[in-house]
Amino acid sequence: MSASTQAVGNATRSLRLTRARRTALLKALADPHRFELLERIAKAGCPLGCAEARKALPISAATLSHHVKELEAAGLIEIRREGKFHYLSLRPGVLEALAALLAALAPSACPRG
Amino acid sequence: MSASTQAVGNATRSLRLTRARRTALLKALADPHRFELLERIAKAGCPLGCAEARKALPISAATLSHHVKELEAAGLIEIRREGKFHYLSLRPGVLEALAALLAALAPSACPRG
DNA sequence: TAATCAATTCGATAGTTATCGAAATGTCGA
DNA sequence: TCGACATTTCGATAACTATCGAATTGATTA
Repeated sequence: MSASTQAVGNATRSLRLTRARRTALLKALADPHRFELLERIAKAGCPLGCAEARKALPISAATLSHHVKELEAAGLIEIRREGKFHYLSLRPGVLEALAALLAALAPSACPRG
Repeated sequence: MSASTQAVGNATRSLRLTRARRTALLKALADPHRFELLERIAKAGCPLGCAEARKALPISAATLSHHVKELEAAGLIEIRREGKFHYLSLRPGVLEALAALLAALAPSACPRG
Protein backbone atom coordinates (compact mmCIF):
# COMPACT_ATOMS: atom_id res chain seq x y z
CA MET A 1 0.00 0.00 0.00
CA SER A 2 2.59 2.51 1.08
CA ALA A 3 4.94 1.99 -1.82
CA SER A 4 2.34 2.36 -4.50
CA THR A 5 0.65 5.28 -2.82
CA GLN A 6 3.89 7.12 -2.31
CA ALA A 7 4.83 9.13 -5.34
CA VAL A 8 7.35 7.02 -7.16
CA GLY A 9 8.64 9.82 -9.28
CA ASN A 10 9.98 9.79 -12.79
CA ALA A 11 11.26 6.98 -14.93
CA THR A 12 14.14 8.11 -17.03
CA ARG A 13 16.68 8.99 -14.35
CA SER A 14 17.29 6.09 -11.99
CA LEU A 15 15.05 6.92 -9.05
CA ARG A 16 16.37 6.67 -5.51
CA LEU A 17 15.49 3.57 -3.56
CA THR A 18 15.34 3.68 0.19
CA ARG A 19 16.39 0.63 2.14
CA ALA A 20 12.79 -0.22 2.91
CA ARG A 21 11.72 0.10 -0.69
CA ARG A 22 14.65 -1.93 -1.93
CA THR A 23 13.71 -4.71 0.47
CA ALA A 24 10.07 -4.54 -0.58
CA LEU A 25 11.06 -4.86 -4.24
CA LEU A 26 13.36 -7.79 -3.63
CA LYS A 27 10.77 -9.59 -1.54
CA ALA A 28 8.17 -9.06 -4.21
CA LEU A 29 10.50 -10.51 -6.84
CA ALA A 30 11.68 -13.40 -4.70
CA ASP A 31 8.54 -15.46 -5.15
CA PRO A 32 8.74 -17.62 -8.28
CA HIS A 33 5.11 -17.30 -9.27
CA ARG A 34 5.22 -13.58 -8.75
CA PHE A 35 8.36 -13.22 -10.81
CA GLU A 36 6.85 -15.26 -13.60
CA LEU A 37 3.77 -13.09 -13.47
CA LEU A 38 5.91 -10.00 -13.76
CA GLU A 39 7.79 -11.54 -16.67
CA ARG A 40 4.50 -12.14 -18.44
CA ILE A 41 3.44 -8.58 -17.90
CA ALA A 42 6.78 -7.31 -19.13
CA LYS A 43 6.84 -9.48 -22.21
CA ALA A 44 3.26 -8.65 -23.10
CA GLY A 45 4.37 -5.19 -24.15
CA CYS A 46 0.90 -3.85 -23.52
CA PRO A 47 -1.30 -4.26 -20.44
CA LEU A 48 -2.11 -7.84 -19.60
CA GLY A 49 -5.58 -8.99 -18.63
CA CYS A 50 -5.94 -11.10 -15.53
CA ALA A 51 -7.41 -13.95 -17.53
CA GLU A 52 -4.21 -14.13 -19.54
CA ALA A 53 -2.18 -14.04 -16.36
CA ARG A 54 -4.36 -16.73 -14.88
CA LYS A 55 -3.76 -19.05 -17.81
CA ALA A 56 -0.02 -18.68 -17.43
CA LEU A 57 0.16 -19.70 -13.77
CA PRO A 58 -0.97 -22.84 -11.97
CA ILE A 59 -2.63 -21.01 -9.10
CA SER A 60 -6.13 -20.15 -7.98
CA ALA A 61 -7.81 -16.83 -8.62
CA ALA A 62 -7.51 -15.94 -4.96
CA THR A 63 -3.78 -16.53 -5.00
CA LEU A 64 -3.35 -14.57 -8.21
CA SER A 65 -5.20 -11.68 -6.66
CA HIS A 66 -2.87 -11.84 -3.70
CA HIS A 67 0.23 -11.73 -5.87
CA VAL A 68 -1.10 -8.90 -7.98
CA LYS A 69 -1.69 -6.92 -4.83
CA GLU A 70 1.86 -7.61 -3.65
CA LEU A 71 3.36 -6.48 -6.94
CA GLU A 72 1.28 -3.33 -6.82
CA ALA A 73 2.18 -2.66 -3.21
CA ALA A 74 5.85 -2.96 -4.06
CA GLY A 75 5.32 -0.40 -6.78
CA LEU A 76 6.32 -2.77 -9.55
CA ILE A 77 3.07 -2.67 -11.50
CA GLU A 78 0.10 -0.49 -12.18
CA ILE A 79 -3.46 -1.72 -12.43
CA ARG A 80 -5.89 -0.12 -14.80
CA ARG A 81 -9.40 -1.07 -13.71
CA GLU A 82 -11.85 -1.14 -16.54
CA GLY A 83 -15.19 -2.33 -15.30
CA LYS A 84 -15.07 -6.02 -14.71
CA PHE A 85 -11.53 -6.38 -15.95
CA HIS A 86 -8.19 -5.33 -14.59
CA TYR A 87 -5.17 -4.72 -16.76
CA LEU A 88 -1.64 -5.01 -15.48
CA SER A 89 1.41 -3.14 -16.70
CA LEU A 90 4.93 -2.51 -15.52
CA ARG A 91 5.64 0.71 -13.73
CA PRO A 92 8.48 2.16 -15.75
CA GLY A 93 11.82 2.85 -14.11
CA VAL A 94 11.47 0.63 -11.08
CA LEU A 95 13.18 -2.48 -12.38
CA GLU A 96 15.83 -0.31 -13.94
CA ALA A 97 16.48 1.41 -10.63
CA LEU A 98 16.83 -1.88 -8.81
CA ALA A 99 19.10 -3.26 -11.51
CA ALA A 100 21.26 -0.17 -11.30
CA LEU A 101 21.46 -0.50 -7.53
CA LEU A 102 22.60 -4.10 -7.77
CA ALA A 103 25.08 -3.41 -10.53
CA ALA A 104 26.54 -0.59 -8.47
CA LEU A 105 27.51 -3.08 -5.78
CA ALA A 106 29.65 -5.05 -8.17
CA PRO A 107 33.29 -5.24 -7.18
CA SER A 108 36.12 -3.66 -9.10
CA ALA A 109 38.17 -6.75 -8.30
CA CYS A 110 40.73 -7.01 -5.53
CA PRO A 111 44.01 -8.46 -6.82
CA ARG A 112 44.49 -11.69 -4.90
CA GLY A 113 42.00 -11.11 -2.14
CA MET B 1 25.36 -25.88 -1.26
CA SER B 2 24.31 -26.67 -4.80
CA ALA B 3 24.62 -23.17 -6.14
CA SER B 4 28.06 -22.55 -4.77
CA THR B 5 29.34 -26.00 -5.64
CA GLN B 6 28.07 -25.78 -9.17
CA ALA B 7 30.62 -24.10 -11.38
CA VAL B 8 29.42 -20.57 -11.75
CA GLY B 9 31.59 -19.82 -14.70
CA ASN B 10 33.23 -16.61 -15.72
CA ALA B 11 32.59 -13.07 -14.70
CA THR B 12 32.97 -10.81 -17.66
CA ARG B 13 30.18 -12.10 -19.87
CA SER B 14 26.80 -12.12 -18.09
CA LEU B 15 26.39 -15.73 -16.99
CA ARG B 16 23.11 -17.54 -17.53
CA LEU B 17 20.72 -17.75 -14.62
CA THR B 18 18.22 -20.55 -14.40
CA ARG B 19 14.84 -19.88 -12.86
CA ALA B 20 15.83 -21.71 -9.69
CA ARG B 21 19.07 -19.81 -9.34
CA ARG B 22 17.40 -16.50 -10.02
CA THR B 23 14.90 -17.22 -7.25
CA ALA B 24 17.65 -18.27 -4.88
CA LEU B 25 19.53 -15.04 -5.51
CA LEU B 26 16.48 -12.88 -5.01
CA LYS B 27 15.56 -14.67 -1.81
CA ALA B 28 19.07 -14.27 -0.50
CA LEU B 29 18.96 -10.55 -1.23
CA ALA B 30 15.47 -10.03 0.12
CA ASP B 31 16.48 -10.13 3.77
CA PRO B 32 17.54 -6.67 5.00
CA HIS B 33 20.34 -7.87 7.26
CA ARG B 34 21.68 -10.11 4.56
CA PHE B 35 21.61 -7.33 2.01
CA GLU B 36 23.41 -5.02 4.37
CA LEU B 37 26.00 -7.68 4.99
CA LEU B 38 26.52 -8.05 1.27
CA GLU B 39 26.82 -4.30 0.92
CA ARG B 40 29.54 -4.29 3.55
CA ILE B 41 31.41 -7.02 1.78
CA ALA B 42 31.09 -5.21 -1.52
CA LYS B 43 32.18 -1.86 -0.17
CA ALA B 44 35.10 -3.36 1.71
CA GLY B 45 36.89 -3.87 -1.58
CA CYS B 46 38.94 -6.66 -0.09
CA PRO B 47 37.76 -9.70 1.88
CA LEU B 48 35.90 -8.84 5.03
CA GLY B 49 36.52 -10.57 8.33
CA CYS B 50 33.55 -11.89 10.24
CA ALA B 51 34.40 -9.70 13.19
CA GLU B 52 34.02 -6.63 10.99
CA ALA B 53 30.76 -7.96 9.65
CA ARG B 54 29.61 -8.66 13.17
CA LYS B 55 30.25 -5.11 14.27
CA ALA B 56 28.17 -3.79 11.41
CA LEU B 57 25.04 -5.76 12.19
CA PRO B 58 22.88 -5.94 15.32
CA ILE B 59 22.64 -9.72 15.31
CA SER B 60 24.14 -12.63 17.20
CA ALA B 61 27.05 -14.70 15.95
CA ALA B 62 24.72 -17.61 15.33
CA THR B 63 22.48 -15.51 13.14
CA LEU B 64 25.41 -14.03 11.27
CA SER B 65 26.68 -17.51 10.57
CA HIS B 66 23.28 -18.43 9.22
CA HIS B 67 23.21 -15.46 6.86
CA VAL B 68 26.74 -16.06 5.67
CA LYS B 69 25.77 -19.60 4.82
CA GLU B 70 22.74 -18.40 2.90
CA LEU B 71 24.78 -15.94 0.88
CA GLU B 72 27.28 -18.63 0.08
CA ALA B 73 24.59 -21.13 -0.84
CA ALA B 74 23.10 -18.63 -3.24
CA GLY B 75 26.50 -18.25 -4.84
CA LEU B 76 26.77 -14.58 -3.99
CA ILE B 77 29.91 -14.79 -1.89
CA GLU B 78 33.01 -16.85 -1.38
CA ILE B 79 34.51 -17.74 1.96
CA ARG B 80 38.23 -18.05 2.40
CA ARG B 81 38.88 -19.99 5.58
CA GLU B 82 42.14 -19.12 7.20
CA GLY B 83 42.53 -20.99 10.44
CA LYS B 84 40.25 -19.52 13.01
CA PHE B 85 39.08 -16.72 10.78
CA HIS B 86 36.82 -16.61 7.75
CA TYR B 87 37.02 -13.93 5.10
CA LEU B 88 34.12 -12.99 2.89
CA SER B 89 34.24 -11.64 -0.61
CA LEU B 90 31.82 -11.13 -3.48
CA ARG B 91 31.71 -13.71 -6.18
CA PRO B 92 32.29 -11.70 -9.30
CA GLY B 93 29.70 -11.59 -12.04
CA VAL B 94 26.72 -12.79 -10.06
CA LEU B 95 25.23 -9.46 -9.09
CA GLU B 96 25.93 -8.20 -12.57
CA ALA B 97 24.09 -11.12 -14.09
CA LEU B 98 21.06 -10.57 -11.90
CA ALA B 99 21.09 -6.85 -12.63
CA ALA B 100 21.25 -7.56 -16.34
CA LEU B 101 18.35 -9.99 -16.06
CA LEU B 102 16.19 -7.43 -14.30
CA ALA B 103 17.14 -4.64 -16.66
CA ALA B 104 16.24 -6.87 -19.59
CA LEU B 105 12.67 -7.05 -18.35
CA ALA B 106 12.26 -3.31 -18.58
CA PRO B 107 9.51 -2.21 -20.93
CA SER B 108 10.08 -0.36 -24.16
CA ALA B 109 6.97 1.65 -23.32
CA CYS B 110 3.54 1.07 -24.80
CA PRO B 111 2.04 4.34 -26.03
CA ARG B 112 -1.03 4.94 -23.88
CA GLY B 113 -1.12 1.54 -22.16
C1' DT C 1 47.40 -30.00 27.93
C1' DA C 2 44.38 -26.38 29.22
C1' DA C 3 42.37 -22.00 28.24
C1' DT C 4 40.64 -18.91 24.88
C1' DC C 5 38.57 -17.31 20.99
C1' DA C 6 36.02 -17.84 16.22
C1' DA C 7 32.64 -19.92 14.07
C1' DT C 8 29.05 -23.51 13.58
C1' DT C 9 25.35 -26.51 14.91
C1' DC C 10 21.30 -27.62 17.66
C1' DG C 11 16.69 -26.99 19.37
C1' DA C 12 13.12 -23.97 20.08
C1' DT C 13 10.18 -20.06 19.11
C1' DA C 14 7.83 -16.38 16.86
C1' DG C 15 6.52 -14.08 12.78
C1' DT C 16 5.61 -14.23 7.93
C1' DT C 17 3.38 -15.82 3.85
C1' DA C 18 1.78 -18.76 -0.12
C1' DT C 19 -2.05 -21.30 -0.74
C1' DC C 20 -6.81 -22.69 -1.00
C1' DG C 21 -12.14 -22.91 -0.80
C1' DA C 22 -15.95 -20.37 0.32
C1' DA C 23 -18.23 -16.23 0.70
C1' DA C 24 -18.62 -11.48 -0.69
C1' DT C 25 -18.35 -7.58 -3.86
C1' DG C 26 -18.83 -5.43 -8.15
C1' DT C 27 -19.95 -5.25 -13.18
C1' DC C 28 -22.39 -6.25 -17.11
C1' DG C 29 -25.95 -8.25 -20.20
C1' DA C 30 -30.51 -10.36 -20.65
C1' DT D 1 -33.99 -7.40 -11.39
C1' DC D 2 -31.63 -11.67 -12.09
C1' DG D 3 -27.91 -14.46 -13.36
C1' DA D 4 -23.20 -14.95 -15.00
C1' DC D 5 -18.71 -13.67 -14.60
C1' DA D 6 -14.20 -11.21 -12.64
C1' DT D 7 -11.98 -10.11 -8.81
C1' DT D 8 -11.42 -9.60 -3.86
C1' DT D 9 -11.83 -10.69 0.95
C1' DC D 10 -12.05 -13.96 4.73
C1' DG D 11 -10.48 -17.64 7.58
C1' DA D 12 -7.62 -21.38 8.03
C1' DT D 13 -3.52 -24.10 7.29
C1' DA D 14 1.09 -25.50 6.20
C1' DA D 15 5.66 -24.32 5.24
C1' DC D 16 9.41 -21.45 5.77
C1' DT D 17 12.80 -18.70 8.16
C1' DA D 18 15.05 -15.11 11.16
C1' DT D 19 16.35 -15.15 15.60
C1' DC D 20 18.41 -16.51 19.90
C1' DG D 21 21.04 -19.07 23.80
C1' DA D 22 23.46 -23.06 24.69
C1' DA D 23 26.36 -26.59 23.37
C1' DT D 24 29.90 -27.93 20.04
C1' DT D 25 33.81 -27.96 16.93
C1' DG D 26 38.18 -26.30 15.59
C1' DA D 27 42.38 -23.50 15.85
C1' DT D 28 45.73 -20.83 18.39
C1' DT D 29 48.47 -19.79 22.28
C1' DA D 30 50.07 -20.05 27.01
